[in-house]
Amino acid sequence: MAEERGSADRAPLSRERVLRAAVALADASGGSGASGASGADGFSMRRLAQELGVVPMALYKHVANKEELLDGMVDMVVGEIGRPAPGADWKSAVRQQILSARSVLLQHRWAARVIESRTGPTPAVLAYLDSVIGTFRDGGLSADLTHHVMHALGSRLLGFSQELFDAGRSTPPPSTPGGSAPDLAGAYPRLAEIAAAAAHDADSAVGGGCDDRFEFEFALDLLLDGIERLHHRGWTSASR
Amino acid sequence: MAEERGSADRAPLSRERVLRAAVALADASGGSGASGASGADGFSMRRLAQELGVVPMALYKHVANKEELLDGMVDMVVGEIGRPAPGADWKSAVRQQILSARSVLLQHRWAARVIESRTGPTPAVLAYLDSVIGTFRDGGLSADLTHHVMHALGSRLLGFSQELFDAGRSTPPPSTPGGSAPDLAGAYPRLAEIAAAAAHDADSAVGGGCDDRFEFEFALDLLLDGIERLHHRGWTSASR
DNA sequence: ACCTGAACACCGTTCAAGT
DNA sequence: ACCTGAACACCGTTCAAGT
Repeated sequence: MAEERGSADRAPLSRERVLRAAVALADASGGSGASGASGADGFSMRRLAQELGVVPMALYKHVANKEELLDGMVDMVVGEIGRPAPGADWKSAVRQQILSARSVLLQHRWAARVIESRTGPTPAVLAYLDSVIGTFRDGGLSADLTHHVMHALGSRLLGFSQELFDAGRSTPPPSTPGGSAPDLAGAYPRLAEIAAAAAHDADSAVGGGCDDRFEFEFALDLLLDGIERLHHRGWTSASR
Repeated sequence: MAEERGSADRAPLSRERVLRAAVALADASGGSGASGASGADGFSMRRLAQELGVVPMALYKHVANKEELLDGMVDMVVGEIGRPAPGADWKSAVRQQILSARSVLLQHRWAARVIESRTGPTPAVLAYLDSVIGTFRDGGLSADLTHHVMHALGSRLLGFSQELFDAGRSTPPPSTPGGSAPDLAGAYPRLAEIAAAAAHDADSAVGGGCDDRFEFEFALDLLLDGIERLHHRGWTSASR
């Protein structure tokens, strides 16, 4: 919400200004931010130019093409992720840094999808990964273990992430033309049971669903605890 | 590569045929499959119609719009994921099912991104999740623990998944206009060290990089072991 | 009644024409 | 030399006109 609709500012349209406006526009456009599957996205070169009170072509003075614009937006967002305090032990330092990344990516909900759509990592992403790796290494983990651990932190184990749940809470699932109305409890009894259990102990969560922050920390700590144990046992990939 | 360019087949264009051709086209179009950020994607309504030897509008007889087409494609792909053998213990049954999901999504590399772009889960996705949940529940895990465990399996802990690494192997990272040439080892020393360690013990991997299958199983087992331990200890979310 | 070509409102990007 | 409007090759989708 920084400089939302300041259409005709007098400033001479630097690359900085273009990127900052692009991030603001993507934040404002509720959707996926940059050509996700939905057409009602709202983010485009032409739209961005309009927001800046400028002819579309003018953007190409500061950015080679849309790909480079997206790279710049990613770098700007990922650059917001904080570095860990130097004093802490590796476990809480990693924890702190990953939670910082989470909160930044929650503020720019288009960002995770755009990052994954890039053909290669941008400098800020490399710096972030380098920083997390450094925290593990400084904590005494071997390069070998650190390597596998980084993959573990970056894996989508189910094959995709579970944001569908959150979306599914508001939007009912589409029904196949043959199938009848959704009676979810009947079709997916196990899933319904879980959903009910989640809604039951929803004291902590303000909204209807479950406490996403708790779920995230649960997963993170599960992995960090496992990593700590492997580290103490002197795990090596030779033991595979 | 099923019915790649059979342009003018005589069959009368059922919904089945449209979806099957759509999946084949997305598989063939190397990119992200459905309007990822790159414009060189190759997948579009018009392109699909052309592949079927049909005017674009004809598709709308069998599919309401592109969103519904994508939902159908997701359902078709996710439907390929195998169910676990009923005899096994919960740990290896989950392992088997998740590895099956991984191999299916590797065959249709556009699918994970498209699934995450949907506004809500499709029936096949719900069935898959229901099945995994059922495996945990049949293994004796509480609904409470199962719920959190499902979130853990669906989390992107780093904030995004690490496919950037794989892409980065082929494509060099973009350089900011101010910065000089990439000397990666100097800019990101920790990352370079890890990459070197990965390349060093690359006996098992056929290509240059690291064994992605091993990395995946490492992460999966790390989580499954942690889950098993929590289960044996009778973990409850009340203990948070 | 059915099908479809032209059309609409977009998109990223190019390029020649205007100053 | 610089800037930009028109244009190009797309896109998803609508709709009226043709059979």
